[in-house]
Amino acid sequence: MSSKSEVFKVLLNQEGFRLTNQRKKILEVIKEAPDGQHLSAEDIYQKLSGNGEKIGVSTVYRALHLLVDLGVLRELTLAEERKFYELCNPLASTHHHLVCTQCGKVQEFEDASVLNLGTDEAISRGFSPLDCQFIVYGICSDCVYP
Amino acid sequence: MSSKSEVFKVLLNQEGFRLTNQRKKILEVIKEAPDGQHLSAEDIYQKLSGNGEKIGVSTVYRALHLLVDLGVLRELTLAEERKFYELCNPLASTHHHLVCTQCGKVQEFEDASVLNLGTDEAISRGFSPLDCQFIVYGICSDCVYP
DNA sequence: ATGGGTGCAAACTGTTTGCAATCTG
DNA sequence: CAGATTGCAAACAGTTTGCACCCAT
Repeated sequence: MSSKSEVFKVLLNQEGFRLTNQRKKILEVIKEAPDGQHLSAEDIYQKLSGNGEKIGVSTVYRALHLLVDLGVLRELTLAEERKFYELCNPLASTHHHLVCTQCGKVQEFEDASVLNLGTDEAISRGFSPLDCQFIVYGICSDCVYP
Repeated sequence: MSSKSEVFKVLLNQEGFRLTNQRKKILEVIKEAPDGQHLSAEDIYQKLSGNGEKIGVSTVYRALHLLVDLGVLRELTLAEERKFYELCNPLASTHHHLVCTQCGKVQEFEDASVLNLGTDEAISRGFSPLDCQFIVYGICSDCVYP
């Protein structure tokens, strides 16, 4: 067992949860995803079961929720009908998304000031800030001229 | 017929669409909504049919899509399962949303710099900017102490 | 009159849930 | 071994679609 999944195990056990094979696989798939690629529950399920793993959709959904609660994943609502998930990089969690409304392409960009702004706004209104999502919609260069 | 719905009629007709009673009613409901309140398709349907109007859900959905396409409405994805709609105020479209993840309460706040930032970012990457949504999630003061 | 628009019900998509069987700590 | 976790299938919620009828233009 790798040290990474050892860390994960401890994290789960602390809260009374268990490290199962399915949860390990799900996290692996997400970690293996190329940078800036966002996966949906369905994507993860397809990737795993297409790979011969025996897993059910409900397990994927349940695991994703758990991982979000534990602060391991961030749930993204990129205006589409489904939700996407990405690793919650504790350092670089300052990035935002630029989405093409035509082809669905997503680009990430960094900006700390937006984050600070949101956090301040939340605090000044008595909210305990949790997450900021800044999503810019537009039409990408490939789609402008149809 | 009021001058407002006259304007709406012309807008529709220009594109080959028609001003129907249902479309008029739907727009009325949205305009009547107190400032800062966001309506879902279901909300609008309930409000109208509860008011004795003969209308179907599908008509509401179709009208909302049309209004978004025409630039009359803005579609909001406030992290919930459904979408919300608000009037696309050409001037004050610079406001953003602070959402309580516990009770769902939504507060709006203004900030032009965020909008500029998103627009610039889009342009610098060859995107034609359409809309920016800055959503801050947190827990409101009423919910912090459960 | 003609083609866009409507209501209805059925279909669809993404997600959740109940439950018996299974596996982890 | 107890209790957490799983897979399955059935249930859900929100939204879309096909179609015959209806009504703005």
